[in-house]
Amino acid sequence: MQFTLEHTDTATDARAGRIMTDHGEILTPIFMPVGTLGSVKGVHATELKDEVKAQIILGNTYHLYLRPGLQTLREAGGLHKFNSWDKPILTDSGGFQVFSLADNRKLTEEGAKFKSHIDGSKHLFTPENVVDTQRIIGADIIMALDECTPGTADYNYAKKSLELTHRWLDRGIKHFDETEPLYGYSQTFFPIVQGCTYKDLRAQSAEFVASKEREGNAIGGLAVGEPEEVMYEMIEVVNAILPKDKPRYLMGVGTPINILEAISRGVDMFDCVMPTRNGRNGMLFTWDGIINIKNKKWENDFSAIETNGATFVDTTYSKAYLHHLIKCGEMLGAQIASIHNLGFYLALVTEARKQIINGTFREWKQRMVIQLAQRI
RNA sequence: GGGGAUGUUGUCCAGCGGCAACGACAAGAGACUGUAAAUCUCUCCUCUUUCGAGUUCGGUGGUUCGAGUCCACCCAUCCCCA
Repeated sequence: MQFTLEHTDTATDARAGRIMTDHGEILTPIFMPVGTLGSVKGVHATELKDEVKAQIILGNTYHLYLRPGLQTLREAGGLHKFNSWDKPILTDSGGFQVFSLADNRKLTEEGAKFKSHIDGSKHLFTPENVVDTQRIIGADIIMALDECTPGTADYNYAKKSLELTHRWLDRGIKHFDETEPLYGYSQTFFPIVQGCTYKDLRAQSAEFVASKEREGNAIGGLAVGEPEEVMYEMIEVVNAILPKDKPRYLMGVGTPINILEAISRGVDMFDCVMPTRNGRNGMLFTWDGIINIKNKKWENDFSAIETNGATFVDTTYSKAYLHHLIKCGEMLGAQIASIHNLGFYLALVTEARKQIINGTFREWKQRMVIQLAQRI
């Protein structure tokens, strides 16, 4: 993997860059659709590529490890072949499941013990074996195993948690460097900054992560219960320390506004379930703000979903029709909403990149932040 | 003509003397941030922000401190036998 920083904004910390992988190029800032189980829910690979214009998608180690399992993934020749996505893939390590499945896991020095949410079977994830699993999945970007600390954790917990994450990081890196990719293309390993909402811990973690000199770095443990302003503050603390010539990935974030605010603070990569999950639940992100398409007011609005939308669904279907589909629980409704939202997210970061290169990002962002917050 | 069953708040339905009345669905609104989410939450007789108040269970009378629940008659619907 290789990152080229092409433009640095003068008015903000925003950057435009380009990541080269063996599965192709990624222009940053970038949003990466989430495909937990190897599928971006409701969206075909062709739609992702041709309509949404996704450049890289996510997979999840925990979920793919449980199903279909390593043997199938190995025999398939990796996830790219399995799900017919020939562009880059990034896999989360299972660190988020340490957070979201908190009731079904136990942390030890060795790793995270999970009780499968599917059949209750017990599994141990270690910093080493999640690297092996991600090698088997064939991810272009492999994430370190971390503890995604809740945003409400107290200082002592956050500190201990961070120290564990750091020890796990050293083990993960060592193991990554001692192993080889399985399918003939290169893989890279991103460490993750934690530290909850504590500036000194964040700074300490950023220093630690930066010292590992990996090809890219991630910021985790944000948008997990803390106020948005605190999240922005943490990003500032961390990005002041993380190297400028490496891409910075803010994990799991966020709303369109979160993304613009983070771009302006120097973040290059994002992923979030919002466009797909919220889309399935009737929330549409548009250039003019947020639409709850389930609301009665759309019942007889036959105008395009979004006249200047990014994908074919925007002008092929009307708001009234999408309202109808979602209200009726029709699968097509979820698909249309997901394609629309993902198309919007990708268009948003593409436009951000353009504005950065033009030197107009700051003003544009200020306008957008107001516009995107509107409820239509 | 004879016998039997049933009528409950949008719909289906529960309710067997203390009830503004269970549940499901529908409807309206909200939530959702490295996906245990095509999920979850709230509202859903009227008025009130809350407390609460006022009207309700096919109809009319009655028994009772108290009736959707018990009794009488009436009305309507369904089933069976003629």
